[in-house]
Amino acid sequence: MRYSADHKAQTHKRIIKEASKRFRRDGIGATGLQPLMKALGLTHGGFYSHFKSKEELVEKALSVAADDLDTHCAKLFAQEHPLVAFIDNYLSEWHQSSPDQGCPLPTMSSELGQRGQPSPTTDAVLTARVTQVAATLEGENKSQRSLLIMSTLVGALMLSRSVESPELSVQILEVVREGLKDQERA
Amino acid sequence: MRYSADHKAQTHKRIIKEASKRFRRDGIGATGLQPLMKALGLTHGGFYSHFKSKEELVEKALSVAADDLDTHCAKLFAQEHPLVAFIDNYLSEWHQSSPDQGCPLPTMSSELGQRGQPSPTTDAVLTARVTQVAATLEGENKSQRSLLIMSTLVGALMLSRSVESPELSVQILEVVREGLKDQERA
DNA sequence: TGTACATCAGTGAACGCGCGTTCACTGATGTAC
DNA sequence: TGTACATCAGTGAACGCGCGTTCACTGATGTAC
Repeated sequence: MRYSADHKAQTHKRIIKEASKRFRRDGIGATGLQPLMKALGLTHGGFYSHFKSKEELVEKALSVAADDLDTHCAKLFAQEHPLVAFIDNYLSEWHQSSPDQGCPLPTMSSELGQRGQPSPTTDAVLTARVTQVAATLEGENKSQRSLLIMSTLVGALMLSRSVESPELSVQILEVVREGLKDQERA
Repeated sequence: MRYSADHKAQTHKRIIKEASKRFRRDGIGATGLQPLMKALGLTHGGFYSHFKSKEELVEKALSVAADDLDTHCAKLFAQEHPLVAFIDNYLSEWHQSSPDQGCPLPTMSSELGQRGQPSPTTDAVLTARVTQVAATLEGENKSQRSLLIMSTLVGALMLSRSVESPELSVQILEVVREGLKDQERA
C-alpha cells in the first residue's frame, strides 16, 4: 500500500521521536523495537525500511533528543537571568519526573559508555550546555566552572531519579539547585 | 557431589563478588547469569540453589559493592586531608577506568531507577558518603554542601566515562577535581 | 573400623519468551501510454 | 480521460539467539549403625 508523497518521512520521524522518548525513559537495552513499532500502530518488519539497525536508530534518536534540548534551552538562556532559569529548570520536579522529554545525559550516557558505543552526540550535548552556561558566568575560568556546574546538574538529576526515598529525591533537587545558585552569586 | 563444610558459602560469595563487578562494569540488564556462572567454572543451573532470582542477586551484589566502597573510603577519610584524598581518589584515572571496582552510583543507579526497582542500598551508599564528606567540612550547611559535592562527583565520573573524546574525558576529571577542592578551600 | 544410606551443591537439558533481523509478499498510489 | 504497470511502505511469519528459570538427575561427602 503505497502512501502519498512524504508519508515515509513522516513515519521515519515518528519512529525516531518515540524511540528518543523510550530510550530516555527506559534505557536503550530495555527498549524493544517490536513494542516500539506497535505503539505507533505499525508492525516491526517495516522498521528496516527506515533504519539499517537498532544502533542507527539509537544514534538518530539521541540526536533528536539533543535538538529538543537545544530548542528548549535556547528559550531558557534568552531569559533575563539565564543561569538561574537553566538551573531551576534542570533541577525542576518536572524534569525529574519526565526523563523521556528531558536531557539525555542522566539517562542514556552511562549505558552508551557501558555498551562501548560512545556517541559523538553525547559530547555535543555536554559541550553545548557547557558553552551556554559559560557565557552567563562572570570572572575567570568560565568554561571550567561551567563544566563543574554541568557535572553537578547531571549527577544531581540522576541521583534524584534513582534514589528510593521521595524525601531524599526532593532534597537533592532543592539543595543542589539552591547551592549552585548561591555559589555563582558569591 | 557434596562439598566440604563451608564450600557452599564460598561459592555464594564468589557469585556475588563476580556479579558485583559485572553489574558495575556492564550494567545489570547486559549481565547474563549463564556467562556469569561460566566465568566461575560453574553451570547456570546451580544458580538457583544460591539465589531465588536475578533480582535477589542484584540486591546482594549492590550491597557488597557498597561494603567494598565503605572499606575503601574508610582508609581515605582516615588520612590527613580526608576531603582532598576522597575527591582525588573519586576522580582519579584509576577509578574512571575501573568501574567494576568502584562506586556503584555512576554505573548502576540510573538503571535501577529505570527498572522501577530502586534499592535502599542506593540511598545508603549516597548518604554514607554524604555523611563522611560533611564531617570533613567547616562552616555552615555541611550536609547540604556535602550533598552538592557528591552530586558533582557522581555526575563528573559518569560523564567522564561516557564521553567519546579522551581529551574531554580527562578534562572533566581534572577540572572538577581541582574546582571542587578550590571551592572548599575558599 | 567398616558398611549402608541420606544429603544437597552442582549438572545440563529443556522451558517459554522476547530480542534484533530477514524476507517473500501485499496492495494503494503515482506514472506512462 | 481511461487503463496497464511499476513502485515501495508496510505486513507478518520465521530465523537464530540468549535470556531467566525449572527440574530430574549425579555422585562425593557426612552421618548412622
